[in-house]
Amino acid sequence: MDEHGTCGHHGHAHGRDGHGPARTADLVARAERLAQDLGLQFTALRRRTLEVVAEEGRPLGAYDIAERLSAPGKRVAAVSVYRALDFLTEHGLVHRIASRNAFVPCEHGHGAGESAVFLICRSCGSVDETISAEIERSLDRTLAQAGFKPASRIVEIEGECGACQGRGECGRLEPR
Amino acid sequence: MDEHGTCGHHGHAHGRDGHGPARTADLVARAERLAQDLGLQFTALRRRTLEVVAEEGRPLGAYDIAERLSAPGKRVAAVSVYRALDFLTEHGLVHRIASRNAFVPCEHGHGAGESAVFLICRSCGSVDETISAEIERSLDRTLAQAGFKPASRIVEIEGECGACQGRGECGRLEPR
DNA sequence: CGCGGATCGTTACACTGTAACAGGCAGGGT
DNA sequence: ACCCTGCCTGTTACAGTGTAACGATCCGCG
Repeated sequence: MDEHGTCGHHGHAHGRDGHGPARTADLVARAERLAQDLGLQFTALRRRTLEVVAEEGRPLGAYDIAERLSAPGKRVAAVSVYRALDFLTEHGLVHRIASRNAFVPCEHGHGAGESAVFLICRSCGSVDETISAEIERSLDRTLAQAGFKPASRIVEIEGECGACQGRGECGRLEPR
Repeated sequence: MDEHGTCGHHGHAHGRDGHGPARTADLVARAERLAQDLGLQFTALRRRTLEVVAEEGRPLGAYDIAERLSAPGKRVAAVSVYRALDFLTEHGLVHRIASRNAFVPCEHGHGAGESAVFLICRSCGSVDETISAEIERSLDRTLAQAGFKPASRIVEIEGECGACQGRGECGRLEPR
């Protein structure tokens, strides 16, 4: 299908220079430390799932991941991927993009309390993860005022990323 | 305000504690004015769909709506409901809760630019919609700083609503 | 060795959403 | 009156997303 839009010149915040191997290695290292510390199992399937998600520059569906993990003789079922993704999201290594039913690598080593803001570009399909203390604060204030005790937060903004603005339509994925 | 407060019983469809007939009538009236003004058709299916969503005190899936709209001799297919929901969401009469694949009535007559914050209670399943200028502002600031041009915003907070806190577990819906 | 716990493979199934085509109904122009 | 057009709805079929349940395997532990 669509080879993720060659957004050409990456002016925006895709990480230092594309989500590639560098970030992947970082994430895997983080996962290994985490598993070590907490006595969890960072199995081959979980590692490979994390790698696949980390090396893609856009959100991947569970079935896409399953496909990428499958080899001619060795099919990986989606349900296995879901289980691996459960593990990875529980420990903050990947995030689920609710508005897309898809998953992206975590680009921050954020602390448990912090919550991310996802900027999803409609043109090139990239997702950027940012953290803003200011947004946290105003959210906290609003929640406290409403007497609501938050457990998890989802903030997803769809629009056009900096790189795609004013350049016709960049990589052009069909909007979903 | 609206105490979904009598969660004491079984966390389902309380009639009038904020989500009941009163809101329904308001919403329908708003829809009729809107259709009048813009030359749109507020058909029976669309009205009934809106009513069903408005009278439920929690997010409803499209198939649930279809079921409620169906009568022994007259089945309403989910696809028709989806089309009605498209209309209703496009014009701000209902909102989609992305994290639940479900729909709630719009509790504000918000202006087009404003975006809502949804507070979703894990215990009783109720959804409260609030608007905070402060959150808007901090979001806008963060987006501007990232050079990102927003088109739509999703802010959904899961947690425990005020009414459910400290009362054991309120109405207790099985978590989804 | 036997037991318990966690992981993973496999199947089956439920839920969510869309594409495509056909019929009905209203309004507009001739 | 007619046809034409656009919109809405019904229907079928299907794609995509997610979970339940059962069994097999592996591993650490008493």
